[in-house]
Amino acid sequence: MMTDGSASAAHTASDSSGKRRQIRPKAERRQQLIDATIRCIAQHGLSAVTMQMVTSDAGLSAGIANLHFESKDNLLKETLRFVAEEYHHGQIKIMEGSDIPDLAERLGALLDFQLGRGVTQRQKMSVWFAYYGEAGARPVYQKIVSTVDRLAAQKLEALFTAIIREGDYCDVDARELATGYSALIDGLHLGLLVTPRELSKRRARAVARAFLRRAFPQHID
Amino acid sequence: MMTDGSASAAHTASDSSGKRRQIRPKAERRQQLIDATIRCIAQHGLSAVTMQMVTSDAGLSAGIANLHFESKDNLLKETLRFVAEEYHHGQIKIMEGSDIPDLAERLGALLDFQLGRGVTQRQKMSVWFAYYGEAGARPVYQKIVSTVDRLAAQKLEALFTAIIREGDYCDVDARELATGYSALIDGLHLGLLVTPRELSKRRARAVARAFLRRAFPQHID
DNA sequence: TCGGAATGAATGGACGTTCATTCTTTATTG
DNA sequence: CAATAAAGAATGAACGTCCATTCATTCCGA
Repeated sequence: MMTDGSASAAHTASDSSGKRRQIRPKAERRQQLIDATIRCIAQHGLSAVTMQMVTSDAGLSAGIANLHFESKDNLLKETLRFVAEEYHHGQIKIMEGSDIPDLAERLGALLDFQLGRGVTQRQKMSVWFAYYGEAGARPVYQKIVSTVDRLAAQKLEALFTAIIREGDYCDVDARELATGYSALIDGLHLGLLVTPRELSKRRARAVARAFLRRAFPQHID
Repeated sequence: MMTDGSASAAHTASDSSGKRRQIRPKAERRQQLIDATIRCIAQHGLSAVTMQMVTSDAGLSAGIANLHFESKDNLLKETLRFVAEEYHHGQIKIMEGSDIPDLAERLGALLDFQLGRGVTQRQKMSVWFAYYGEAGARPVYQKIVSTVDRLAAQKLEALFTAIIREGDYCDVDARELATGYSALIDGLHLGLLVTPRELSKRRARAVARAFLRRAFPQHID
């Protein structure tokens, strides 16, 4: 599965070279179209995305999205699934983190993953919230998101539990704290997306760090 | 400005009585259409809303939305403005709160406002996040939201500053804490909307309360 | 009776989807 | 090894549907 990186050359391929038709594996085309969909949602908003927009951004012909995904609805659904899984797999990998033995460090790595990254991340955030907006009316979206969310919440709770034990913190409920931290991160993402002028990425990180410091003073800073 | 309450009888008016044409003041019709738009967004999602849907939900004829709002775009913009202003005015009124002198009580009232209310609130939340989803691609939406947001953020910071002084809390930055609290509330709203199974309103309140307790232990509980 | 609010059928344009056709790749054959 | 055939990936014009918008007409209230 193509991770991310420089992304497809697709949307820049239209200019370069002529128009020689290329045949590629099914999986690759699907990913190419999903990537294009992400870009289109970020740039134009979910409600303005058209099939033409997506296929031409991918540098392909009009009918191809219906060939690889049966319908527009399905393309959008699969795009959400991809973004949701990518984000949550990244989180979970860090939290299970056999590669980072120190708990405090692991917590820091999680925070950096959640609020770090370059411009790319902004595209993903747009997609993320575009779907959240529709989730109230679309059970399918709710299901996709809540499925991955639940697993991440469990892992986070486990991590917090371990930290609480290690630090002998009392009067702290891991479950309650995990819910709070997740909500805080979501809220910060929202702020970064909607009011980037008022909330810089640096400040968002500071706010999240302060939250953790208040809960686990020995582990942060 | 009609606050909320039982809302218009509009969407139930279609069945009751015949089809006698009614002439009403312009402001009333506008509000009636905005209310219908809110219901439609909550029920079908922003991207599925049509003019037909809105006008028939309002119990009116097809062309009327274009008569009172020049275009669909404008209707949606005005609907966002209404919801944003309603929410933020409610908050600000509490925070300025000459009617609640005790600071701790005022904080509690704010929390209850933000996470309280009945089913109605769910509709508003749907609308809220539907627009957030599009905000990344629509500067107009960003502007509307960030304008009201900024004022609320200032008032919250002022309230926190007063509490910090009253409680002699040190090592606490009012600005940082206000950003965190706002983000937390947004994140909890999101959780209530997308994963209502995992996050009850009661638990959301407990999480927010715990956040405040960690910051202002003398003032909460 | 008059102003203008409300109506709803008509219009034009945009969009998702289809499918006959074109082209590339792979397998087969002489 | 070259020529050819079969398979199916990709194309893009065409089709039908749906939707925002318009405006001639109707009807209410003063």
